[in-house]
Amino acid sequence: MEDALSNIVRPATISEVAALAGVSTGTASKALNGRGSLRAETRLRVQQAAEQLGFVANAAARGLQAGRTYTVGMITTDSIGRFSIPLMIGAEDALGAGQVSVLLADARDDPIREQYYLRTLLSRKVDGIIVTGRRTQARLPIAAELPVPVVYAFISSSNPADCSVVPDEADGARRAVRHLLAIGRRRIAHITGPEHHHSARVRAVACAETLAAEGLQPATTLFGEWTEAWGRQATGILLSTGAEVDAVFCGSDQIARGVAEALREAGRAIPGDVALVGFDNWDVMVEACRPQLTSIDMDLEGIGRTAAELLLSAINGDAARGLRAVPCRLVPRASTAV
Amino acid sequence: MEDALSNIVRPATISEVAALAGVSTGTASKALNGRGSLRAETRLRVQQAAEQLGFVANAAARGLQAGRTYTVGMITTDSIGRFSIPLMIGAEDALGAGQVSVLLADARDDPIREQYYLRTLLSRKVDGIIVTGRRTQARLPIAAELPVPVVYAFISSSNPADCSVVPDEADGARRAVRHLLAIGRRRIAHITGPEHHHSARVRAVACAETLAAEGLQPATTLFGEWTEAWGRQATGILLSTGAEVDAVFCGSDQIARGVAEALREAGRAIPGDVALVGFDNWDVMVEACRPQLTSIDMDLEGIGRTAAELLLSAINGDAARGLRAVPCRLVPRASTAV
DNA sequence: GTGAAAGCGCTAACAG
DNA sequence: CTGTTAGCGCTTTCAC
Repeated sequence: MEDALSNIVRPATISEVAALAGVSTGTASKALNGRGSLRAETRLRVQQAAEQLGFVANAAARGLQAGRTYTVGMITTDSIGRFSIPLMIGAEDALGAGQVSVLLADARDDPIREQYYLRTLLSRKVDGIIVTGRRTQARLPIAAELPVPVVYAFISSSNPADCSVVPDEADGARRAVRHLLAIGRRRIAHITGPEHHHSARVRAVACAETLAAEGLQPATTLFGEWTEAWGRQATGILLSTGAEVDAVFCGSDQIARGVAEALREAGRAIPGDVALVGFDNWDVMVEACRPQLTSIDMDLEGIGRTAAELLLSAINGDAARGLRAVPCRLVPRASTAV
Repeated sequence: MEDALSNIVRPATISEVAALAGVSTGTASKALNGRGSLRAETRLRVQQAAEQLGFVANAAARGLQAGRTYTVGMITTDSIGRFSIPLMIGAEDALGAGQVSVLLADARDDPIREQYYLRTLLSRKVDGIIVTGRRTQARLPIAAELPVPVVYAFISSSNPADCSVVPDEADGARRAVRHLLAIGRRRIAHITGPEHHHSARVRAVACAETLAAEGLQPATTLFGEWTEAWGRQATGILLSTGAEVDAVFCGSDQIARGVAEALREAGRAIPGDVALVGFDNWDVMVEACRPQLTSIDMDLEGIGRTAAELLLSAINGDAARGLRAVPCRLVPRASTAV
């Protein structure tokens, strides 16, 4: 069969298969799809003819007739990037298993492009649409009403009735802080991204609340950028204030790595003097960090998979609504090893 | 129009549009596609009807009739990853401009899955296929003969007749070395990935040749892993041999970053004592490196774009064959600033 | 158990 | 200038 497939140049149609097998197209169709009741011998003959010709059914024709294309659109509102990849992989995983193909559309933060792609996906009669984005913050629905179900992944829709799957970032922050508390740290600083950034705010709030629940408060909270440079700079600030912190929870692995470097250069041992937790569990960062970095994993692949599964359910008539927050996972490494 | 689009629930067909406009479907089709000659008033009436109903032509029906789907398949042989993203963005860019959609298939290094996806793409009657992969090394053709054109991007096909677009890694290595020579360095070491890795070998050979052309030879060449840890370790080796190198050309930005750290910790100034060039121009790495890292950019987006353009040409009957090596670009930064 | 015929939505060819 | 017809490739009644 593989040989047959490898050598198709002009693809065969079902009527050619039927002709070769000496049956009608209707019969060939039944034989190939295991429908109706046929003599076993006939069925076999058709199958052999199909193989011989390297027959592959035309999905367009099939979809036209079935009113279903077994295709879903995946539209990334901002560019395809580091966060989209695991989401796509997860979604692709769940969909591929269901024989569904993915049409990719990269809207690049451009609303015009987004509408254009939406239209394209609709014209291609996708069975459903997954909307993803780089930020977890809620966004306006991609359209008011659509003929196909839509699931938002990572990003969420501002319409609470829409189906969205997001990471539970507050949960992630709580896990980070509890972990630090569990290893006996009490003076915990938080260094994170820009205050206007949704994720930074959510994580900072959850961090403070978790500490408050223990009668503590953050040693400091520093908002800045999602960069290593900011991590280094913030550490400088932290150390210069003389605040004797024994742990830092960072809003991202990049920040954490900057912090790790600055601490090391200042002669503070990690985790001996200061324990360190990052956020994202980005392999490149956590592994290169010295020592290797304990981090919070948002399970992006799981979010992608869940979104795809919800979409498949919706396509099958069982639509879920509302927001689903997927819990995070703490991945302990040397930076908090006691 | 946007409003209309946002409110489609049951998509309209062209015959409904025709009915509303009081014309036949044939006329409606012409009006909507700007074909044939119609009275301006009629054309307008049809267009208004289409807008009113939020009509979007069914691509499957159109494709069925046209024998062309305006869709191409993009199959990543290994998993979607850091290298695939820019490739995809570039390809998507060139294709999107040509109104062509991308069907995504992630074969994950699994030949079975690959054949399965190939079959899916074929059944969907894609107009062409782009094959990408994480390694530049040649791979066996995805199939012997196919009814649609195929272009390999980044990865190349072992069949020289196939159309492949790859980075000219030797060119990249030459640029790196020449740059170091240009700023007066003579004792240049090369630290890179595993010797069995195609890219590592090609770059190392080009590095040695470029030096040889100047009557020099590499101070040392160290093969290892594509990691920061290896960069640090290799630097240790380098320093312990007492070889007084004044520059290091690294096989990747990650390695370079490890080298940078180890040099700094050993008290060597960059670029004062040792100049440093990386490979990949991976933003996260080059920017976080201290000092910021001069690197070689393989122009992955350009490769994706070129591959897509070649594919479009091939689809239009003008098929290119053979290997195309896209030159690299040196991006100078502080690590080689004189 | 099998064949014939209709039709999915659209476009193209040909009449009128 | 506009309508009618046929047909893209497939599945699905419904006869036989």
